[in-house]
Amino acid sequence: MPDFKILLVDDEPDLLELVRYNLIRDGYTVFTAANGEQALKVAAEVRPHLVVLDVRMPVLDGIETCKRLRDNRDTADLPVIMLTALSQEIDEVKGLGAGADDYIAKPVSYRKLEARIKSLLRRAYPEVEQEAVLRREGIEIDREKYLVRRTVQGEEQKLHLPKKQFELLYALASKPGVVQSREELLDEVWGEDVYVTPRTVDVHVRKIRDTIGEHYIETVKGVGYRFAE
Amino acid sequence: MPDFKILLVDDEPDLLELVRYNLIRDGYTVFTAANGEQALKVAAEVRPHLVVLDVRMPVLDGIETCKRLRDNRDTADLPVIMLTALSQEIDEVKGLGAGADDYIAKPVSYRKLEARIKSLLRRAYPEVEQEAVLRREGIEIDREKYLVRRTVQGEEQKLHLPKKQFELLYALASKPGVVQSREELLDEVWGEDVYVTPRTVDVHVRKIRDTIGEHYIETVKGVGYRFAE
DNA sequence: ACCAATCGTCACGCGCCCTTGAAAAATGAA
DNA sequence: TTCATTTTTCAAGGGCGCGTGACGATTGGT
Repeated sequence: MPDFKILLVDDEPDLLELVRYNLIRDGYTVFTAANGEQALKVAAEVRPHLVVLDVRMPVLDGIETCKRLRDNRDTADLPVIMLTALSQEIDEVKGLGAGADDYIAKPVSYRKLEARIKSLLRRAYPEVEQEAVLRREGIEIDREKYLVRRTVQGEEQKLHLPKKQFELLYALASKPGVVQSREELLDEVWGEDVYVTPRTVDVHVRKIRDTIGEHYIETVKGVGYRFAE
Repeated sequence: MPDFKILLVDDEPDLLELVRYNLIRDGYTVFTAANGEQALKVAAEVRPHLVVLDVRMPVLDGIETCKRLRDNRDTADLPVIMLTALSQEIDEVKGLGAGADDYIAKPVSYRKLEARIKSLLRRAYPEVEQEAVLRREGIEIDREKYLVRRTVQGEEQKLHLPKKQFELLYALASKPGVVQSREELLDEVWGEDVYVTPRTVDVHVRKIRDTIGEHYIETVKGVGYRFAE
């Protein structure tokens, strides 16, 4: 993960600090601002790779801030995640033409926010390879070639997976041992507005297991899936 | 749990002081008000994370106070627990559209109130996550991996527990040495509106003991269970 | 246009937990 | 010791979550 700079903008200090702490722990460089005006200033200065923007703020609200970011040539393509207080507010905000790349309703768990951030970063900076090859017990997952190398009885096999299956496997293998819920996986692999049944994940997991074998992905009933350690 | 601010509103000074004392002991920051008018003032000032509101109060009753909190943009999403004098009063109050998040009939034990407060805080602020790994004497409980690591004779064992058992163990281990009643554990692990006999907890405790050993969970007759210190 | 590959959905069936009730055991008080 | 109360144990049932195969929609290639 090559040192992405993230700008957090929210007027609630508690929330800001909490998310900041977690993002730093996960290897991001974090900048913060308490309102839209500050945000524009910081954005121009540090040139972040992504902005998380609260809709409700004093001085300059999220919608207006997002528009101004878009108007400025330097920040026009900056990926923006908009946080709204109510889920129904999302449609209103979209209607006002803020033009954010993703919308999330508060309250949101950190895990969900991080999944969306990862997903958006991957979409926005495809040329920046976050760890091209994951090496795990008896298996290698090569993101550049969408290829899985597996050694079976001293013989190397190359397996090709379709895009969704590959990305799902990659998401699981990037956190070995950690159980991820279907919703988290949808957020991370499918990205923004997903109108997809969580059960879809099951089907993809099954197909992955069909090709690479049963024992890499473990089911945790009632919780989700995990990559075996 | 990082320093939540709670606003208590009740016109009985004795009760107020009792709850205040306990909440402070449990690590919360507490503000108090004796009537609705004061409550609104304090709420606007200190921005608490949660409000406990008595229905019957002079000057401005709980229902009206709650409505006004909802009308104000800054406090519209504030989690509110309403206390009523009689359990049958709950439906009346709900009917009046106060819009509280939870209702409890007085008299209420502090333990029950605290359990509800915790539960509501968890729902309202999911970005504040529970500790991922609980490290205790000779045992580690990893919520991210849904895994129990136990060291037996210098050898590390990894144990997988089913969901309910794992969460029950986690709930117990999160308060080592503290006895929790079956009802509290049901509230915390199963959720609030659940029609499950308290005996069910016993069975799960047995199964947990079967897999991780007898001496981690202690029985306190007539009270409940506790995780050994 | 046709075909192949991929993706999302649904419904059926199976199996694992969960729940429960009742009986046995343990505990504590008198 | 005796009795009442609480906990433990066990096995049966049933619910719920998951695996699975089939089908339709979509996409991309030829």
